[in-house]
Order: sequence, then structure tokens, then C-alpha cells
Amino acid sequence: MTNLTLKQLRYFEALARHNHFGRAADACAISQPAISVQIRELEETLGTELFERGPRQVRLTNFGEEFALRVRDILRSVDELADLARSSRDRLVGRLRIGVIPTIAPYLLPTIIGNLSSMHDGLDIHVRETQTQKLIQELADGRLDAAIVALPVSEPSLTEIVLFAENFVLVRPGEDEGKPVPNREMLREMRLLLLEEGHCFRDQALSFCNMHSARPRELLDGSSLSTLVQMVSAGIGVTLIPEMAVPVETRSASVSIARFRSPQPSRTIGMVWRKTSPIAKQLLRISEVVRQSADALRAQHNPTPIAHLLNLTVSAPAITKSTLPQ
Amino acid sequence: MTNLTLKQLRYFEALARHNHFGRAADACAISQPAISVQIRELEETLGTELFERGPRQVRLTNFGEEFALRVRDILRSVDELADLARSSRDRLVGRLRIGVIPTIAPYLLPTIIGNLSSMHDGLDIHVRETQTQKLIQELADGRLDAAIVALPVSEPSLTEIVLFAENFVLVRPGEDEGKPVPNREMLREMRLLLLEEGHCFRDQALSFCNMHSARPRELLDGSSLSTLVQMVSAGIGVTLIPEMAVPVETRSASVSIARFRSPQPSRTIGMVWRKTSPIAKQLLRISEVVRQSADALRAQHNPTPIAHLLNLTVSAPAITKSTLPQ
DNA sequence: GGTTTGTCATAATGTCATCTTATCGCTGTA
DNA sequence: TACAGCGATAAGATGACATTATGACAAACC
Repeated sequence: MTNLTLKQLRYFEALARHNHFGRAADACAISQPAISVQIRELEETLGTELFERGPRQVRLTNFGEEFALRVRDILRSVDELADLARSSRDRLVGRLRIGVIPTIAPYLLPTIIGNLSSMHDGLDIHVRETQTQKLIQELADGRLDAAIVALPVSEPSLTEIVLFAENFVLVRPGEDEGKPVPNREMLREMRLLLLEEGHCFRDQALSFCNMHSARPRELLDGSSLSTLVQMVSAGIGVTLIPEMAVPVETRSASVSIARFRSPQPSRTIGMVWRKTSPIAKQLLRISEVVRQSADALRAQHNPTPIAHLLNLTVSAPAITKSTLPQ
Repeated sequence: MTNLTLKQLRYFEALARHNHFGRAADACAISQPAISVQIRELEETLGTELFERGPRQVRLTNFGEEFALRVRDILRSVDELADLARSSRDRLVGRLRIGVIPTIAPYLLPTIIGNLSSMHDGLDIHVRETQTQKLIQELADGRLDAAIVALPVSEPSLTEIVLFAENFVLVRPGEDEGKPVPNREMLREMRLLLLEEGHCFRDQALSFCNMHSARPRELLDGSSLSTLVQMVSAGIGVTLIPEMAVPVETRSASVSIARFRSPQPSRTIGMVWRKTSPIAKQLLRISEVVRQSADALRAQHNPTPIAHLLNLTVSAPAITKSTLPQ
């Protein structure tokens, strides 16, 4: 009692079509005994005769007719499987789940999603916005396909690719416009507003000041860059924000923006995915799109484009300050 | 580049369910390398990865998810095939195409169809009413499953089974009621109305009179027994009809019915089907139903039931005549 | 009426696919 | 660092399936 095989069903279909063992065998590019044996085994497996073998002709039985209808359906479905695979071999298809940290998401995502959607039309993009730690966990769990975070992540199971570097700028109350830019030491004396625990950007900012998260609340916690900027605007303190956030966050706040002297604080933004991800190639291509989107975005607000390589020491000739019109 | 196999799809489904090669292999009652190899080959065939193999877990890719949905559909359909076969192994199912000669059909069919339908509820019965020659041809061509005809057919490729024997009775104008029953010789002198060429009953009647179809139209041709009886009723001649037709055909005609003295003319009605028919067993059972239906039908109109065996010489004690009320 | 032809079934044998056992290599963990 | 879990790989054994050759049988043809 062997099992049903697709081969048997294919032979059956051919025989049902030709009503002739020899011609069906030709159609299947096999010899006549091969099909003969396979049909017999199929019938034995089923426990029913599918064909009525007359001396002059072969004919489907009633049951065979019914069987043939279903078999044709099945074979079509199976062939569609292969088609489906072929069509999605190179094209990225289906759901793409991408995670982004909150200090990037609002500024980069609209552009990225627009570009990706227009380039891969069958793609539906799910975005998850949360802190690095959770993103990495979800990535590892397979609940995300990729994440855009600050590097390095240093997970050996993940591929990291650099997208760009972005500087941090100082956000002060509007009336501080023109005042000398504080250095790190001075910054430590000021009331520095930062994101709450868990945000990588908080750690990056603290790191710039040579402070560590152990140092408790001399500083206030804000839940978003937007909140921080609003608090600065209200004169509560100062904060750092990534360059990319400037256009959006300072639009409706009376604050002044100042760049630090070299070495400017900065972080590297990159994209990560599981090394085992089967869409690694496509993700690499996507990372290109993201990088270009980011470049375009920053060029749009920054007449002097900033090199985006990590190990770059810019000796900024002067302070570039900009207080954007609200 | 091997072909897709049901086995591969089954293994795939198991792995998709368990996300674990070892457990999936257990579920399939095979070793782990077997499933490992088959999945790899499936992926090679498709040209796409179905699973993402992490160090700690195995997970479906996006495409794998889509694939799994379709595969489950396919596997279910395939399993249904086997179920279908099992359920129709003994039960007669689907279409039953049965042919009946015109001198039987109107009298027997209503009962037969009723009985068969109620016994096999999935059965849809197609009836073809035409002359023996065509029935046999259609049977041989596979356009019919069985036929009810007068025996013998003497086709070596067909199985014949006797259903019953039926006598012929003489139909005379109503005013002949009570007149002596003619014998064969006398019959030849009378104006004998018969069915047109091609009906077996015509030949059987002629044969009884020791006439052969070569003998031309001393006699008129009617296209149905009903027509013949109506013509008799109009005084045009006499005719023979099978006993079974009496109740129906003499209902609305003023004719008298007379039985012949022994040896009574008779014919054997039987059922035939291709020896190669896969439903031979079921047809045999059906023939039983037909026989019982016929017996019941004749008993209903004939208080003295007539033995239905072929080689039977009945010395009819008297003439049983019946002119039924219209 | 024997012979030929067409057709499917069966037998013998070879080949390839596929399974099993044994083992490796990697990864995460005690 | 050693160990345990898990999947991949290798080698040998087994089984499925193909091919060629041949048989059986009925139809068709001298």
C-alpha cells in the first residue's frame, strides 16, 4: 500500500486526457509500462478502479471522472506553487516588518516608506517604533525583518550596515541665540533635558558629556524629542537633538540651534537584520534606498551636505547656526 | 532540479507546524536528515528559501507562510481524494447510464427508477430509450453503463443476465372478445400490425408466426405499441404486445386481449453490461432490483403470477382475457 | 482460419532517489 | 571550557521507478 504521489496524479491526468496508455506515456515522456504500473498502483492505493480497460479503448469510470476533476484542480494548484515561488524569487514581496528607533522614525520614515512602496509595489510595510533593545529582541525573535538603529549593536547574529552619521546639535532657548556654544564641561553644568531611560540617544548624549546614566536626576526626562524641545522653548533647560530632527522639531518653538565645535557629537545610524535572513540581499538593496532617502532629506534642509561616513573628523571652520523660521 | 513531490509538501507542512526539524521528522516517522534533505531540495526546486534557519529556531519566511497556506489546501484536497475513493468503493455513486428498449421502458422504468433512487441516494440515473442495436453500440462505446434488452444479445464482450420472461398477448378489436384464439397459421392470414423495422419485438413477433422480415408489407408499421393498439381499436388489424404492456396500453382502447395456447410466444428480457465494467458487481445488484421491480409490477396486474424463467412451458389452463376499464 | 496488428500487462533488470546511521560544526549554556 | 541541542553533511543500504523485452488477448485482415 504505497502512498499517493504527484507523479501518479500527473500520469493519471495524462491517461484521462488521452484514453490511451501509449500516447499518455509519450505525453509524459516515459515508457508505456511505466504509466501502466503507476496507474495500477494508484488504483490499488485508492481501492477503486479509475479506468475501464477495454480491448480497444481505455475509459474513465464514473469515479474516475469525478477523480479527474479534483486531480486537475490539485495539479493546477501545485503548478501555481512553483509559479508563485518563481515570481517572488527576486522581487521582495509580502510583508516587510521594519523597526525604527523613535529618534529617527518621525523624520526618516515618511520618505522611506514612500520610496520603498513606489519601488516594490507588492510590498506592505509594517513599522514598529520602539527602543533599540526591544527592536533587537524582536528582530532575533523573527517578529521583525530589519531595524534602523544607532550602531554599533554588536550582535554577532546580526548584519550591521552603516546608513549615515548624524551630528547632534544643541537646542537652547531662543534668547540664547548668538551666545557662545558651550563645550562638554559647560554642558554638564547646565540643566540638560534628555529622553527617558532606554533610549539610545539618551546614552549617546550623556556619553558626549562624559556623564553616565548612573548620574541621577540633575536632569529631567522627556518622553520625546518634541517634548524636550518644547521644554527648552519654555526656558526649562537645554537639550541635544539629532540634526535630522531639527527641521521638524524646531518648526513651532522659539529655540536656537547651535552646533558644537569639533569634535562634534554624532552617532552612526545603520540598518541591521539577521544574518540568517533569507531576504538579506533584498534588505541590502533596501538599505541603499534608505540611505539615499536620508541623504536627500538632509540635503534638502542643509545646503552644505555633511559627509555621512563614520570615521570622519570634520574640522568645522566655524559655527553653523540656524534658527529656522517657525 | 528535481520535481515537486507530495512527500516534500508533507514534510514541509510538518516542519512549518513544528518549526523544528527533529520533531517534524518524528511526526513524519522519518529521520531528521531525511526531512532536512527534502526541505533543502524543495527550496532548490522552488529557487526560494522557505525557512529561515536560525541557531536556535527554524521559522517560515514570508514566502514560506504564503506557501504553507496553499500547501495545506493542496494536502487537504489530496487526502480528500483518498476519502472519496474509499466512500465510493462499494456504494454505487455518480451517474448511472442505463438503456432500455422502447417496448419495455414505459412499463418498467417508473418502478425501477423509483426503487434504485431510493436505494442509492447519491445516484443520478440517465435513461436512454432506443432500439437494441443502438443500445449495444452505445454500451460498447462506453456511453451507457448497462442496458435492458431482449436476450440473447450474443456479444462476447458483454455479460448477459436474465431478468424475466414475458409472454406476448394478442390484441384484437373489442368486438372479437370471446372469439377463438387464432394459432400461428391463422395469424399469418390476419392483418398483423407491427412496430417498424429495427425493433426487436417486431422480429420476435414475426418469428412466432414463422414469418421473416423479408416478407414485406402485408402488415402496417406503427412507431409504438400505443399506436398499434389504437389502430387495433380502430379495427385496422390485430397486433401482439408484451404482457407487461397490457395494463398501460389497453387502458383507453376498446380492444380485447387474448392469450395464445401453449406454446405461448414469449421473450426473455435481460440486462447486459460490458464484462470490463468496473461496476459489474453493482450492476449485478441492480439487476436484482430490476427483477424484483418487474415481478412486483406483473404480480400487481396479474393475480396468477407467471413464472419468469426462460425455459418454462406453461400449459395455460384457459384464456385469461382482460379488457380494462378506461 | 490462421496471421498480423494494436494494446495493455507482466517480468527482469538497472538506475536514481531517498532513507538511515554516523558524524560534523555551530551556537548558546552550565 | 566543556557540554548539550540542533541542523547539515557523508556514506552506505534500501526502495521506488524507469527501461527493455516479452506475454496475453482481442480485433482486423488477408
